[in-house]
Amino acid sequence: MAIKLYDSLTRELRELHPAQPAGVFTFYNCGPTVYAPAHIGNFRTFVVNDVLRRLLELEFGAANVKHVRNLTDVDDKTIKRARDEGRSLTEVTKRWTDKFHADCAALNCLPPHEEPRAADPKHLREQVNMIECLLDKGNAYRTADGSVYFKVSSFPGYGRLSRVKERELQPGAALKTLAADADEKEDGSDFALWKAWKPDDGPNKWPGPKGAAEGRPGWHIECSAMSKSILGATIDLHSGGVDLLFPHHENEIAQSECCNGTTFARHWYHSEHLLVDGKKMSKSLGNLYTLDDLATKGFSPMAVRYALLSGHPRKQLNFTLDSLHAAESALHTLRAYRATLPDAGVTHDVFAPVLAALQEDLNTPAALGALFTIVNRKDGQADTASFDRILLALGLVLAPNPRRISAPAEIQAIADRRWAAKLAKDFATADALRKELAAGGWSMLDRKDGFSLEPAKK
RNA sequence: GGCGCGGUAGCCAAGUGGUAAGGCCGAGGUCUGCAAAACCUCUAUGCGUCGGUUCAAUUCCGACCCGCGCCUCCA
Repeated sequence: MAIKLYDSLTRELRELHPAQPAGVFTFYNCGPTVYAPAHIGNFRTFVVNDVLRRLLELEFGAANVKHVRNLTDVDDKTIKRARDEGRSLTEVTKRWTDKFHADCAALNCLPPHEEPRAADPKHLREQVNMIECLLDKGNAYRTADGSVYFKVSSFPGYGRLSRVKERELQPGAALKTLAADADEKEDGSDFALWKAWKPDDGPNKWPGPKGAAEGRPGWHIECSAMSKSILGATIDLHSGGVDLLFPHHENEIAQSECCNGTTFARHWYHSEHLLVDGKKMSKSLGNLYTLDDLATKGFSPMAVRYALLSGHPRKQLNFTLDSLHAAESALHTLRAYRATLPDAGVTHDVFAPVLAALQEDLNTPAALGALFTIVNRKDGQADTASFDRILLALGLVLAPNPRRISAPAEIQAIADRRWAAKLAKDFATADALRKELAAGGWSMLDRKDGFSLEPAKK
């Protein structure tokens, strides 16, 4: 069964296939800028793309999917961060790259097959080459300060993805743009391919394209150059968050297609934003969460993953702390269900409807709904092997008991005394000690042969 | 102002031209000395508002109201 996925360019559901029948399916996903910890909105995109990656591997075979996700490690924000902290650019980007990798691992996102960095010397050369290609073909021009801009009017296809020609700039936005760039650009919609060095950039500069000054690449060129280098001039699928649709992806198309003379991406996919308490996350609203923020509140990364999958990827998803509680409970239900399953023996796959929901435009909430429908049926048709297969497709890991932590000695002592009282059938004492434990923030779970302690639920 | 998305039970959230998946929470029950867990049952005559098309609309069309996002370097 084929995967159907919405294509942002044609605005319809289209089946995913590699360009060459039985060839490798090439998948490029725009990655993070590594200057700070990624927030859960960023991770919504990466988790959604991770499910897509897993689905592609099921469809075409793991060996026939090549997944690339870049790291933006040179831009205004990374350079500013390095300057503010008095560190080198690589120190800063290395630190946040490591953090990003740790967070991805916690969320059980598969690492991409390649993860190119914009500031990698090899890739910097490729970016410079592409800029020179665009200069040669007349799609770009140099300015007096040694920067290079893409000439939007030279590419008739510009705006096809975002339909930008139908847009009208808001007066305020237009004025702001003019103030910032009027001195250099020929046209307000032209964008930077190469930015000449400025004192604020500190030591961060590289040899530019011919005829241009030392400096650094513009943001968009990295994806065009690196995807070409690793995946070829035409890629099968390109994805990212909706906010990248314009101008980032529009600009990538312009650069790549003008230089390469061929289709850049055969299929475009954009996941919608995560909202927190009904609003876009922002520092000023105080609703921006990182994985660590949520861990501090006692939520597991797997609950975050589940919550991020609980809404359709192409719809804004309202993320709340309540939705995380719901996710923890849902995962617990799945964990308990798994314990009831036989190890193997079932030949047909009862969980096929879950996969079918994913194949129909990556409908993760419908998939989770289908999963629970089957779980609730308890018809004896499932086994752990089939259940684990579907969990693997969703990337869900049911940790044995993620919340259990060992109790302090004094709590243990009280618990021991209560257990003894219970065995002696001194229930008055036992109940009093249970209250004492509760007052200390712990609850005691009795079993036939002993007990365990858990932090009391809030 | 332009472009786009959405408004479904207390919360989150699928979905369909023929009468509403699922999760969470909540309620009742079984079982446990109690508690927890587990299991069972229940929880929208209704899908923003008003019109229209239709035998039939939450689902199609129109208008309106409300919310959200983007509009040059934010996933």
